[in-house]
Amino acid sequence: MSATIKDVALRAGVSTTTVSHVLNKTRFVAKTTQERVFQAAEELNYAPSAVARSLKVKNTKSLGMLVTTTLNPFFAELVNEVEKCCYREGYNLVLCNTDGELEKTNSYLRMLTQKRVDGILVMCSAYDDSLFSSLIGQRNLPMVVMDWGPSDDYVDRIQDNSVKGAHLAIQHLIEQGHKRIAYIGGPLEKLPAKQRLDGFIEAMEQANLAIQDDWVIESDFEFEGGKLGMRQLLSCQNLPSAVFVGNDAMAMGAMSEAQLSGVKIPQQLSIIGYDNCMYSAYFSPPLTTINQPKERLAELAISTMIERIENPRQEGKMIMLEPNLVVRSSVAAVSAK
Amino acid sequence: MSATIKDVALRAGVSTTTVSHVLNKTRFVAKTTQERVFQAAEELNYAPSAVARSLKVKNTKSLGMLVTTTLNPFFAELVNEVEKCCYREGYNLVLCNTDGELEKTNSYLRMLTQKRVDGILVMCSAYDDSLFSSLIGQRNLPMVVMDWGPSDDYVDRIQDNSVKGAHLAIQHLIEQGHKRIAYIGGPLEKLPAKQRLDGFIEAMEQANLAIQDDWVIESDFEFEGGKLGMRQLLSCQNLPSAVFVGNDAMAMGAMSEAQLSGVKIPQQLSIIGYDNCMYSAYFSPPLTTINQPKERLAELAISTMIERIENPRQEGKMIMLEPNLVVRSSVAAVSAK
DNA sequence: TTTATTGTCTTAACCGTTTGATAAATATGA
DNA sequence: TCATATTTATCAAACGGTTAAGACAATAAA
Repeated sequence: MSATIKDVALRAGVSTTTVSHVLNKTRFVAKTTQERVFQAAEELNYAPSAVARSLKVKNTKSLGMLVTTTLNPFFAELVNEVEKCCYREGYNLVLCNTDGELEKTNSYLRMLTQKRVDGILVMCSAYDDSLFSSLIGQRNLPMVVMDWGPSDDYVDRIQDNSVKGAHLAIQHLIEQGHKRIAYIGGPLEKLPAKQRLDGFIEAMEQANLAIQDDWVIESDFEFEGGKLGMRQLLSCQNLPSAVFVGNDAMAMGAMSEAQLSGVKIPQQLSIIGYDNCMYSAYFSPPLTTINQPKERLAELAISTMIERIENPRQEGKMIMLEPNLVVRSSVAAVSAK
Repeated sequence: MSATIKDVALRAGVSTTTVSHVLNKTRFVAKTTQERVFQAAEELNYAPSAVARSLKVKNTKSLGMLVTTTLNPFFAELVNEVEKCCYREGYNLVLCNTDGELEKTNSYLRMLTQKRVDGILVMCSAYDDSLFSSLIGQRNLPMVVMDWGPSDDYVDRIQDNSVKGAHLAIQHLIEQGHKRIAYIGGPLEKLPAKQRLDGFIEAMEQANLAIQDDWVIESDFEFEGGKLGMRQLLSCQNLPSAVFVGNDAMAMGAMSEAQLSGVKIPQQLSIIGYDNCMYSAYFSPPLTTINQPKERLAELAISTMIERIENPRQEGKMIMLEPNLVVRSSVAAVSAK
């Protein structure tokens, strides 16, 4: 089929060793010999086999990324950043959507270990015991988990400070005069959802604001879930003046539902989201939201990963990223009252 | 490091051949021997090296996917579908965002050939000569291009019938009584943008409707581009009653801009998009748009790819997918006049 | 009893690289 | 001139699997 290093060596009239060395610049080779090798390689359209190479050097320059679903715009944006970093560092990214299914996760985990990827980035949000044990079974393999994770000795974690983010959101609402605040969040078995709820509760308590039971709704972090959550909220006897929605996807669904029901945003109802996905700037009205530093998150994930690949036995560390508020137009100041 | 087939063989007291055969179920092996092998493998936590295997069997069960950017929700959704199909067929997907940069594209192309992926899915939209020649240089490698492409003898193409889609959009607007129709499209060096514009023009001419010069705007398929396009449109002396926007991302930007400027959608201005991205159902108002059958597209891409991998010398074929209209609430019937 | 057949497993070559050990040729110094 | 360095390139053994060909018993057939 395609040319091998032997073919190149033969044509250049040198040994494969020499070819290897000139192509990798790994040892001095006389200028003229080099040229012969380059020319032979060129003529044969030679592309060295990374698989043979990997077998020998014991690394593949590929990383696996395990993510719940890239259908979620936040994940999509993050994956995008991660891919960028991988490219910059000379790695390939193999994308694995788990769809939250344990079987798919395990299957991918097996594939990735067999393919001998150099490391795995995990972004599955859930803190599910079975997932956990599946991962731990692969403890030999460098791993950084990006939004979740039981701290194991040899895995790094890097995550957004979601309780802080929730505080930021609530604080902003309060500063705008809101007191009657609702919450539509993600499924509680996902860490960020849990943290945002905790932050919400904490912040409300610190401000001495009551939390009305039917104003805190657990949903699923998806568009449709936001819609449903809002529907449920609108069916309450008395309505809040503002709602903190656990991510931008749900915020979009929620806004859509509210507007379809004729409630004006932000005049009648203020909404604040979480994630700061690209498109949230283009909602009508543009969404005020909490920004997760996605680029930074990706950069840290990759640099941490590379560090761990180079030094697998170092103790697992945990990095916390600070979110920040980005105000646009979906929350109004409550004037009267 | 990790156990090899030899370790397993040793521990089970058999040859590596036997181990290989029982693990791959590729030849009969006595029941008791099988058990010994399984147990040994289990005890050693053995994971066969796919890289060693690939070297021998000459395939990697991985596909590369070259895509402009997964930041665009349409691509993101498509990649998602593709990933699903890959998984189902036992392939890994390595994700390569080209960001429209030739250098990155070439670099990835090189990486992918070296990694010996079994095939490459190309979704770069542009019909750029240099890209073209880069790809052709790799003609040995199975390739299916998903939205673009100079037909080469040995590459398959599968694409959405975008001119048909544009017809559908314009027809719908006309049926709703619109006559003053504008168009905001993608960059003309991308095939879908070109086709949609062609379809727009064709459909308008067939209906004997005039196309006003400053009502056809070339933008960039991005959120912000849609916003800018709408801004430009709104600055015209006389406004259209409807606008056909070349994709949903731009439609979102356009709607946002229009609404920010106080024009009511669809009462004052109807909008129809293209792609039917998930989130377009959650716009305010929900977006009427042209649906590209993404799932079908992905399925066809993968099945075509597998066919080509199995039979690389067959003639390249071209498959056209039919879009369809999905009506929601962003276009209103023009009543009076 | 001898030969053929069947069932079960092993030997060894090969896939395409990298790399430590070593050799050949030439230059340098005494 | 000879011993030693230096420069340049080669040999051959891995790496971890797969698989064609063959080996060895045990059993069946002649």
